[in-house]
Amino acid sequence: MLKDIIDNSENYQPGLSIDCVIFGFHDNQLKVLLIKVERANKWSLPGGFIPVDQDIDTAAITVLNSRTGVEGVFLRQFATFGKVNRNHQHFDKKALEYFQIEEEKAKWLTRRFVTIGYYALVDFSKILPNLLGRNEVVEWIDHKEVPELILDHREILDKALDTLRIELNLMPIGYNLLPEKFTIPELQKLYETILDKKLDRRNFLRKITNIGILTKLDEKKSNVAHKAPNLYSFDKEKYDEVLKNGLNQGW
Amino acid sequence: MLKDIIDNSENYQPGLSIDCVIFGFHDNQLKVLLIKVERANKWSLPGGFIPVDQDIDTAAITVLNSRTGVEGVFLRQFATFGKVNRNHQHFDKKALEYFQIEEEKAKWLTRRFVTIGYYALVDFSKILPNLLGRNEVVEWIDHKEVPELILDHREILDKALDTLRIELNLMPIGYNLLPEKFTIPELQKLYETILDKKLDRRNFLRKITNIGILTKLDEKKSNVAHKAPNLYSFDKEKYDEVLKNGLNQGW
DNA sequence: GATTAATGTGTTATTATGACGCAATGTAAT
DNA sequence: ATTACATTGCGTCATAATAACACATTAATC
Repeated sequence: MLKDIIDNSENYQPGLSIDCVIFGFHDNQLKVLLIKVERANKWSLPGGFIPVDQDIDTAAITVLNSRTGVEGVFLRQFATFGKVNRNHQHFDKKALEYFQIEEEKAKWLTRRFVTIGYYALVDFSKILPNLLGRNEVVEWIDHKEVPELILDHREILDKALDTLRIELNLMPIGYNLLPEKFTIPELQKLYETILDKKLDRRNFLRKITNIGILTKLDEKKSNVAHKAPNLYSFDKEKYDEVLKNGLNQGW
Repeated sequence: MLKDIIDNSENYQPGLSIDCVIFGFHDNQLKVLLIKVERANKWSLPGGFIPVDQDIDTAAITVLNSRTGVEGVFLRQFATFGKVNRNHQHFDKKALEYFQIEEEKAKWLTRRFVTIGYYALVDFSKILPNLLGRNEVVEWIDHKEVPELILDHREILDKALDTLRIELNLMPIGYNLLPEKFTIPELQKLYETILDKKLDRRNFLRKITNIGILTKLDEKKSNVAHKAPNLYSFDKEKYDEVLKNGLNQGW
């Protein structure tokens, strides 16, 4: 894998990579898709290199698809990271031996890499990270329990979440994170989880319905304790319209 | 200049550049600092390359300083641009001859360059773009009259302005764009110019003063037609506090 | 000194927000 | 079957923010 890239390094943008923060929502938790890096005993954001014949956005989609298998999801560039020492000694002698990379070609890898951060919102239920046939451990991890990450991936993850929190005020969220049919309490939990903040049930309902992107279905959620909540779906047309025009006008 | 960089290309991050959208405010107009590219008869955003021993943020500051001479201004990364063909044929044979760059070394230049966009807000009155001793034409141009730009610089400029418009709702603006003492109508014109939208005088005053970042001075603007408006300054301490915490909470 | 074109201050109606109350519903315990 | 209970659905009220507008004040100009 990595060796293939190194051996064809002229086909890839040098010193530049992509890292994706892939968010999902499950069990009322905000999950992040992470990859176990065995040799370092740490975890990593799914990332990749940029073929010289691909737009960076396209390369980001490729990374996302190769890890999640889903297409057409919400994917947005949020920041680029380029501290001088960000990948200093990341590929040390041990690692190069592990990947069977010759010393001469290793130079391509060991230089400072600038990485472009993208975050994605995906439907947890449609993704089976462990069934991708790759020889690696990919897992959904609760964002509150993210273990130590390699390099500056923690910083990248934090920045992605910060961006998501800000964008929550500028656009609707949920279409990409929830199944087709969902309940208002579920949507509220999603907002509360992202914002890490309790919201008032009744005020939330009013505010979210006033946006005009929800369709109330003639159907209730089954197999639930206590009163069965109504099911809703997004009105994709209106949703996209609001996505385009934004929510808060401010000034 | 360029030749120096090419001759020492190993000291620069390959295929990666920085472009700065430098905003100023003068005569009730939002100005952008642009550079005339004689050989192409087009204009360009001030940009530069990234030394391998500099953080990208540091490199951006360097670009900004070298063009404006000012330090400590507002500078923020807003997006990274990397379409495959974005600099296709930008350095053609003619250009390479012009810069006296050998064909062999030109390869470093002619590959696809990904560029990291930064925007800056600077005090127009403190900057004298033409007195920097460089052998190039640098000019403040009204953003509404920006001529044809090289490459995708138009796209970069537009994205910068979009970002600025959005951030106007999230943070206070003005400290970096206005002189130390200013009037409320001036500040309002700044907002109106950035947003390209008329605002109500009285509502603007109320809203802007409620933020609590302004200090009303015991001084009026002199030499003006009609009633002399009061002068204000920013309360830097409170300004920075609001900058950090943000304006609109939204949810 | 009147005119003029701005600025400074205030009012009102409307809308949005935050903090609650209470009835309705479906599951689980008695 | 009846009751308890947790959760949903719908509504109220006080307060704050916003939009639209009226009028007095000021300083240069005629």
